[in-house]
Amino acid sequence: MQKKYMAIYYELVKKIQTEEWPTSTMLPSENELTGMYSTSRETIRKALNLLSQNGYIQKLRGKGSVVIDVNKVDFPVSGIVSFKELTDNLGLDTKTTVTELSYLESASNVHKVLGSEEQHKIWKVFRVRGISGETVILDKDYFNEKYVPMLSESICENSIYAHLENELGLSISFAQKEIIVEEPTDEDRMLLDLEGYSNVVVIKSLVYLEDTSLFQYTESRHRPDKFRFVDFARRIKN
Amino acid sequence: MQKKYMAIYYELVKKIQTEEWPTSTMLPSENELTGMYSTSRETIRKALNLLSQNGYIQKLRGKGSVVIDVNKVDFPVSGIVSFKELTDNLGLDTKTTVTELSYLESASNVHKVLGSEEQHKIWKVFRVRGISGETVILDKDYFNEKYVPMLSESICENSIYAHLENELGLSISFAQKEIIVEEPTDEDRMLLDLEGYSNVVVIKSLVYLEDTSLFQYTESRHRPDKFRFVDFARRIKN
DNA sequence: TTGTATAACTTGTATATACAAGTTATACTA
DNA sequence: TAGTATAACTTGTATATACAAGTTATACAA
Repeated sequence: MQKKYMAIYYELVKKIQTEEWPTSTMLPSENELTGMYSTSRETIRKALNLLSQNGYIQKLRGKGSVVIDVNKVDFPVSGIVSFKELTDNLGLDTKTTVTELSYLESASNVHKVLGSEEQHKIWKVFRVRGISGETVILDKDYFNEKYVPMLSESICENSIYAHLENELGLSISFAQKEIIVEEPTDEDRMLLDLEGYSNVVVIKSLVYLEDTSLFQYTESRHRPDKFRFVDFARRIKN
Repeated sequence: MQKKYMAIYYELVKKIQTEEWPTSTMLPSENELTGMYSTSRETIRKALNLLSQNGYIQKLRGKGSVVIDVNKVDFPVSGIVSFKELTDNLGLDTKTTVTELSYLESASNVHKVLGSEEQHKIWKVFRVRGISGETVILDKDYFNEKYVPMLSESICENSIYAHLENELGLSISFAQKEIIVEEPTDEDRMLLDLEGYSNVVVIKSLVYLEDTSLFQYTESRHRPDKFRFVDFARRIKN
């Protein structure tokens, strides 16, 4: 961790999470923190702004920073996190099964979305996710072969993102997501334990690399009773 | 608008939205922008970081900033925006009807959540929202009387937030949100045109003021086919 | 006692400087 | 010609300074 403000941010997060600084207590002032971490005030302010953006503290002009209570122990706080990263953190008893790993037949909508009219094929990876015995999530991932030349079943059973970032050196940067509710398809009914539910929650994502190239399209289809999305939002002030 | 970096941010947003700077073009470099707006580089960087956070640009070290394509013409990009602010921007044909405006009977769960064991009553405001003739959203708002002493039907039919911020001078600051899918209650069936749908999407929000006091709890209940949530997310780098 | 000014804090904004680190085109060398 | 060094750009991080603006406790005055 070479970036000072990032290191300080994570240290402060830890102090809040371990309740060394519990909810409603004031943080040390920016001046005190510059002393504690022997750095400049601007560096401290970068760290504090990250805490504020992520819902750990509220800054009060003239007063200081208060720790606020976020149930951070929860499901997807808006961000790009893979299923494995998520469940590892939560210590859930989950099982991933690859049900399909192939190239996409041509002339589909996904080809158009991923902008691959040319020679590049599209990887098609279907995975079902089980939590405590029930199969409740179907992930349909599509990758442009231009950026992901090789995939294997063992990679897909673990973390594709870990493979892309660590082995292939890809730099995943941002995503546009859409959450909607749809009627289950035959495919959903076949692969999921729907238990009579007549809807699925669908999260569609377009994922981009650092150079802004689009490399992945994903549909994550959830049984509605097992879906939960948690968000922290700040009101924009002019 | 006294804050320079905010003014610059909004000017740059406008240039992107009007496609004076279309998708994939490079922004002027930070040095050029300091010249154009006769300010310092740090001020420009604050504006650019806002653009990056909100999905307008991608910054590339050593190269510059590229405009990326966000369908910003869309539904709730993660934030605190009132229904009126939202639909005004989109120019939708909507109708709001207040179906209930009263004090909440005591000893409810909402009392506990809003932490008002004491003397303070809780406002209970139910509103149904119609879009092109169909009633598809039920908003159940609860306000602590401590912060919102008075409400009227006309206030509720327009924007409660406008009233709170402009008339009462309250400073709405942040919210914790949860999106889940539930079975419709009898109340939902009574007040909404459910058309046989057997689920509703529920957005539960806890809304806080600047001094971190909790003043509002809201349940926004949507017919699933009319629900859509759009988000922009960045992957966190260490 | 009550109210008011003030001083000493807090965070917010704006500016300047220095250097690190990544990119790219140019010019030069083998 | 092909390859390589370099120079001139870009953004990222860290530091310092100055002042504005909001909060709070203290001291003072009526």
